[in-house]
Amino acid sequence: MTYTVQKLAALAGVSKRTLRYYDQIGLLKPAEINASGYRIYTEKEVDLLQQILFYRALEVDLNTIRSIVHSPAFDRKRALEEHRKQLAAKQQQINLLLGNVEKSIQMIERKGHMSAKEKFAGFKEEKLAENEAMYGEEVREAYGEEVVDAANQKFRDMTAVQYEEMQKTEQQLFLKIKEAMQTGNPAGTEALQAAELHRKWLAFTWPSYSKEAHAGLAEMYVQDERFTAYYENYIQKGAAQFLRDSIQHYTKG
Amino acid sequence: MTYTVQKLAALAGVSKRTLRYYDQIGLLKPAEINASGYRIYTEKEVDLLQQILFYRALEVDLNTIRSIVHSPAFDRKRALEEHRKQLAAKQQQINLLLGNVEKSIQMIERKGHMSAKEKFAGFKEEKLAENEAMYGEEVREAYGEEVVDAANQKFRDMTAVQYEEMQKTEQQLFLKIKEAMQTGNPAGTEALQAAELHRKWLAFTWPSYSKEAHAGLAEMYVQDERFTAYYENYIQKGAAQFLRDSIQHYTKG
DNA sequence: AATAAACGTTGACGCAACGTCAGCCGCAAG
DNA sequence: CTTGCGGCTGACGTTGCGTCAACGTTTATT
Repeated sequence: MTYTVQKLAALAGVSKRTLRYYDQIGLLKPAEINASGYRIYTEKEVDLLQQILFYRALEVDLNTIRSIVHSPAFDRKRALEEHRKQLAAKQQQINLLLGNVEKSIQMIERKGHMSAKEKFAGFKEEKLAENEAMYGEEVREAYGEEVVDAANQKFRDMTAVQYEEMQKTEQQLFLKIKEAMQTGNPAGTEALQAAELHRKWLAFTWPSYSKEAHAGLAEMYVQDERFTAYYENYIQKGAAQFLRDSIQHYTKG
Repeated sequence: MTYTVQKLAALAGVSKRTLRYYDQIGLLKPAEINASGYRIYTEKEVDLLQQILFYRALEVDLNTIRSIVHSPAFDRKRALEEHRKQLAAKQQQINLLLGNVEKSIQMIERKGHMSAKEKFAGFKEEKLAENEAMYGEEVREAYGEEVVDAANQKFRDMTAVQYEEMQKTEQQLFLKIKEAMQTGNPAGTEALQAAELHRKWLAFTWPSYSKEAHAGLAEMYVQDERFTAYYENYIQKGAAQFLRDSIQHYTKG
């Protein structure tokens, strides 16, 4: 059984253009080019195309697909078993996205008839959803599921008053860091007060405190430029660095 | 507090180019362009960028994001519902692909043959419309938002391995039912194996097993046309009926 | 045998969502 | 005064195709 572009395209549910492109980049070459220059495909190419499409469905880029399916070590059955695993994972991932989309929709629906209390709860949920969608995987990887869930729960349980307290504490922290930076000494009284304020601020969302975790977070402030930028913006250049040093002295003292 | 491109980029974890692009396409315009032509952003734009990035994390395209963040709540809701639909469609498609994978593996193991058409099941769009009944908006209306969300939550809480196992079991169940239907005997070995697989599949979501509940669910498969449609869609006509009969023999034997 | 429809072919340009140059301007520090 | 940093605007590159246009082949119909 042989196929022309049209036939194969219809069979596999891809466009003719796609087949031409795959030929062009050497991903799927026809078995033969006939006298009139037509591309002729056979069963072998059909099987290969199937594999290619599986990888494509998993969002593997064509370059990588090429090196996989043309590798001499390529084993169809093993590949299929891997597909099963990856597809299941993908489905779960989409399910997660769906959950967040769903939450957003519900927020919109409910906002109209919410009391102030409910609106605050909604506000918190929004913040959590934002966080989860953007940093969820990263943070869960670093701190573990339970810690993150506990922290989120603590955030949920906050009252509006507590939330304001937290905001105020952060402002105080910023001012204190600025003050401390004027002394230039990350081990001085001012600096240690800043570290203390930072600890207090943390306590609003962290379920428990440990010096190690505190120092670890401080380290991240200089490692991750998003945090660095955050502090430098609200305070001044070198703020993240200074805070890190202060916290190190604080946790070691 | 104001931000230049660099600052905002670092803060939000995106590139300067991205901000420039978002300005260009009118997705996120700076609050002001100062005398030297610099882009100046304020807190308002920071918030907006957060929102944009949230939707981007949900794989919404920038054009849609623009209409979401710059529109009233009503349009926002519609856009999100549309996105939800797309994600749901993607999920169904992956379901079909999982069926394809399972069948391909079985065919290799049993040295059977698949038609060229079967090899591309799930890659073509054809069948998706019929699945509306099980995954589309309709089912949300029929069972209510809460029930559907709760069901999805259950899958979300499963580990990737559990989920993969469940998918695998379901696909094997489909294949076994098809096989059993060829014998025509809902009390035969094949049919009982199918019922057994169905029990195994159930175990992933049911906390405990009882013959009565199993038989009850089987009965529902023929009573509720949505379930009937689901099985007939993935297997063939009469599948729900046949499975019901098989389970009845299984639970009574 | 002529002709039209339905195929096939090769360029070539367009698209999203940026990355990555090049070339230029403004401004604070050494 | 020049060095370095940050800002700016083009403009071209990338991936995986969609969508013409212009032209050759095969097949069906007149």
